[in-house]
Amino acid sequence: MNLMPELPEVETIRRVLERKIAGRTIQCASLRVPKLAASRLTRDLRPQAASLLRRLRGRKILGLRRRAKYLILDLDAGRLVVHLGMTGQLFARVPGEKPCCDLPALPDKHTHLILELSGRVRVYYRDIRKFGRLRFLKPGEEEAFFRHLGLEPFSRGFTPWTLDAGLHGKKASVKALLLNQHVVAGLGNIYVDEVLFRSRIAPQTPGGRLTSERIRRLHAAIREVLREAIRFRGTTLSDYFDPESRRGAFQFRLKVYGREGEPCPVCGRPIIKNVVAQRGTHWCRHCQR
DNA sequence: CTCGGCCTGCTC
DNA sequence: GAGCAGGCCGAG
Repeated sequence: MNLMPELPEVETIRRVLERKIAGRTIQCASLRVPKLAASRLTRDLRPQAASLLRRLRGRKILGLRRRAKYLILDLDAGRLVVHLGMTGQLFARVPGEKPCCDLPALPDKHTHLILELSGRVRVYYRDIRKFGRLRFLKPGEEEAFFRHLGLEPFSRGFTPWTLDAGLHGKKASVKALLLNQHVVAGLGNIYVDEVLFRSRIAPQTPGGRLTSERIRRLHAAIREVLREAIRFRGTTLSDYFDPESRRGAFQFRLKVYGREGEPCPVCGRPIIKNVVAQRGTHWCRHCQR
């Protein structure tokens, strides 16, 4: 189990999937778990699911974008927003293209949404824990939907100064502030630990107390870690796969995450793990202050 | 802001 | 059988 859809994985999925589905028409859509389409929890979720499917059928897919950890399928009318939650996966099957490995055979009992596209292409949404979300947005609804999200790490607006402004006056730990998506959007538990190691900042440091020098390091580390993770097609700890069933390779480049007790790659002292912001946190007590 | 809840499966 | 896991949301 255990996937890791943070920004690099979602971006990898976007790149792979877009090639296979852009320009195709959704001929058929079926959803087995209505909860995934719920905008809010009501007693009977089926109407929300039915409405989502009605709006997908017959639509042409124009392209695929990413905002933070969300995937956005742009349609000729409206758009489908997909959040993979903790264990969501998207697979595309194109006739004549062999998947790198076919685990699991699709669709299986965890496959909750199936899109049949023109050209006999099929898209499967699979999600063991069902924390993911599917949401149809009408034109004009997108801005409000993403209003709560902070800066995109690779946008021009994300600078040491805007990062500083976002952290200014905050008492919460820098780890908590990077995990909640309000300041900068797209980091999750793995990449926050890696970013803090690279910028040599202890995770429990209050965000509002960082000097401008450390903010600069933090800003650079966020971009560097994410860029390298995208280059390696994300992190596969156990069985994260992209839509072609390929694994990522960034797990071999993780410096602290999942390496409790192993020597710090810089100073050789053991990496420690404790709880910060209610999350398992891996760091080097000597290098990070 | 912090916490519990949402789910399933794996490890101890 | 308990505890833990990479996400987010809503309640307090």
